[in-house]
Amino acid sequence: MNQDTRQRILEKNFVVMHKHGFQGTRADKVVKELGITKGAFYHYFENKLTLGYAIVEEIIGPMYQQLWQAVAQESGDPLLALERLLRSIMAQQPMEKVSLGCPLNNLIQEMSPLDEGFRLRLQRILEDMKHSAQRGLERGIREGYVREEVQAEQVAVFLVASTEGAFGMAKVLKSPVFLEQAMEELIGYVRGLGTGKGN
Amino acid sequence: MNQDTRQRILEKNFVVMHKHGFQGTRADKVVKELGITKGAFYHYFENKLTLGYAIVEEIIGPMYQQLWQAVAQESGDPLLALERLLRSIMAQQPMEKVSLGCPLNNLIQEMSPLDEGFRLRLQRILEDMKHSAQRGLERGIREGYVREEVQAEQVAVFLVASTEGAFGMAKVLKSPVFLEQAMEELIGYVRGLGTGKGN
Amino acid sequence: MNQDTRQRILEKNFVVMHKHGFQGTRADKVVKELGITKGAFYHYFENKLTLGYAIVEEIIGPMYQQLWQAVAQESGDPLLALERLLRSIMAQQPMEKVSLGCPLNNLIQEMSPLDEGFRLRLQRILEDMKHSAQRGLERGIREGYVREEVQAEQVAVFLVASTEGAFGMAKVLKSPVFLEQAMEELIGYVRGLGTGKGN
Amino acid sequence: MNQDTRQRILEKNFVVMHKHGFQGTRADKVVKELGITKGAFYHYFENKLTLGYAIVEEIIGPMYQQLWQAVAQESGDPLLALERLLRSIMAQQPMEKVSLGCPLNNLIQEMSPLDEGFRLRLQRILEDMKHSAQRGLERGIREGYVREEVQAEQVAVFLVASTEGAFGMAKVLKSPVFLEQAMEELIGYVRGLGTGKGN
DNA sequence: ACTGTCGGGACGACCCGTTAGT
DNA sequence: ACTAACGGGTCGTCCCGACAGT
Repeated sequence: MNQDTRQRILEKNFVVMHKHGFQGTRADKVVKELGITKGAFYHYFENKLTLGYAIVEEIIGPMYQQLWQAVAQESGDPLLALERLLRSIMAQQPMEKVSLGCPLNNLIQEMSPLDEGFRLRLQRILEDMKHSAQRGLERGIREGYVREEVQAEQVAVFLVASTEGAFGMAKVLKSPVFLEQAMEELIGYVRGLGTGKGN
Repeated sequence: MNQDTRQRILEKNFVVMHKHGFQGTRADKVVKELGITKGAFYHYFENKLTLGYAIVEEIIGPMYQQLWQAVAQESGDPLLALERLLRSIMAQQPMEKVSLGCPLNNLIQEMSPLDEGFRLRLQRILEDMKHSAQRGLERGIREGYVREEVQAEQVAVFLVASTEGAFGMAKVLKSPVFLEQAMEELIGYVRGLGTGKGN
Repeated sequence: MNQDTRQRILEKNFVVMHKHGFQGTRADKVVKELGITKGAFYHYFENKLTLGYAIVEEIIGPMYQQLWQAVAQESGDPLLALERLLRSIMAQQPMEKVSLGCPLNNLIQEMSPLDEGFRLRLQRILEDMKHSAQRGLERGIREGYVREEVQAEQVAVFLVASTEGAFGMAKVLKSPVFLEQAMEELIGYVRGLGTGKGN
Repeated sequence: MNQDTRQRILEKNFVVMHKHGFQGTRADKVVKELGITKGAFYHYFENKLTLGYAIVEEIIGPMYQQLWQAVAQESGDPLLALERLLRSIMAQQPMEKVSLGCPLNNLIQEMSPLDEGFRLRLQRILEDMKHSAQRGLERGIREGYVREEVQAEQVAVFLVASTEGAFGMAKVLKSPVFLEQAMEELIGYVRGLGTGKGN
């Protein structure tokens, strides 16, 4: 197994899938652009579906899990960590990335009704994100950073949903302004969850 | 123009597109299932793209514009109207519809980076929705239903984004629970915008 | 019978066929460009083939018969008439016409192996042309303009063939130079047939 | 590259194209008759156009270049070589080939106004033919076989054009008689170019 | 007699994920 | 890890007919 070739296949397909979706990705073309042959491709991946699963597990999953883990950090105000997360999402986006949308969201919309294998893998990622947020909030409540009446799970769900929603909307407007407005309002909402101790 | 045949093509394709996306919709198959021929299809639509545009303009657009217009109603508490809207979205969903996601959101994620014609048409719908929400909120502020410091446009953006986001997330979980949690939290947020006059 | 509509269909199709050939002519498109409907078209012509036959008989045939008839004129030197004919063919050609070739030749090459109806009609035209040349030459011999050993029929065949050949070649070169060279040589050959009486 | 399969595709398509023209050739049908599949076809040729170019370059071109090269031979009377060429063209034709016409001429009439790629490739072949004739004639003049006042280039053009023209006419008459008459007259003309040394 | 609307359906080129054999 | 081949789609084309209105 030449891990390098495999990795190149994975990454190139991820980029193309980000724009064209899974079904819109033409394995043939990507193979040609990579300068390899179909034989090589099918040496590393059973079929197109397997490749799709690998992209979700090896590229997209780690990407998001790492981001949201910061919220479940061991100490300090989790709401501040959350705000940092939201701001980093908001800030780092050049226009062209915004217009392609969030890779995770894209795949969810496209593939979850069509293929259980995709749906299950994408679901796990989302639940990990939710879980990170939830654990952070729960600790925040215990340590007095977050108001007691906050329902950690429900809020976690809402946070993830709203973030993805903001992304999706920004995509169609091809402008970060929409994204920033939605995120700013979300940050305001997050602050409203706090007791004030964190400041 | 036999509007009936045209309408049947439109509606059937809308249903299929809802599940398979625009690219995933096989015009041939749909034509067969309708019991018509390609001759008939291409009599009414230049090509697949034109059909797609027509679905956005004639089916999806009106659907959402009508829903959100209720928020821009002439009198009464707009926050209550908003809550009614959110609850109706939340309530009416049988499981299978949830797992297909919101048709508008689906198309945005799939097509806006690929085709300007789609993007522009989808953008208009979203902006109409935002506009309805914004007008409702502005009247709410004038009439004392909504707190003065609320930034109507930013909140409108946030509402639309969060709603779509909740939908998208529910889709991957194939369960309305997630949707309900996110919506419940959103409703809580909406209530927080009020002065209390509406109750 | 509105002869005007029929004539417009005929002429427009002739122009398109000149460039795209009979098979390459898309009846649908021409109909659209004429601003009429298929109903009108099929009122005047049974089908595409019938239209093709009509174009040959009513447009192409008369065009060439008229040209070559001059050679079979009643009096004077037929070789001079021939030279005038060749020069007129050579002179009147703007570049774009040259590159489309001779409508008669085009149809012969395309359709005669494929359809007997076409072949027979095109054959008649060619034989008329040959006949005109032959009659002119025969009279020329009788009246002392043309050398006695000239085989009128054989020369007539050769004249028609060479003219069409020169056209065909000029077409691929997209330049009248080739056409002029071949025609000039042909004119030289024609002069060589004379006794000198005509000058 | 399995040259055998590729070659079979090339040759079969050449035969079909000879009768039906390029546009009239149905790639699918030919593929079926060859007992291969569409996949195989598109493995060897990007698309139909590329196949057409390959047929011109690899089959038609060599065919004619070889024939006319004999005229540009190193020694002896070029007019005799020419006569041999014309007689061989005339003689070898069974009726069915005559009625299909000359493959080169057919393609010129059909494709040169429609596609530059075709036109350029066909032009090169014609110019090669002309060049061979011209070189032969020029040597003939130098060595005293051909009369000095003969304009080699103009005559070369005329020869090629007349040959192709004779072919085209024979095609529509579906009889070699026409071809033979025209060729016989052309041979007479060629003899008239000589000084008499060659005999 | 003439024209427009609606529709039929076979066919066209080309694509694409996949496999067999080496 | 690569070449050759597979074969069922995929969107779109194209010639043509049925029939109603004027």
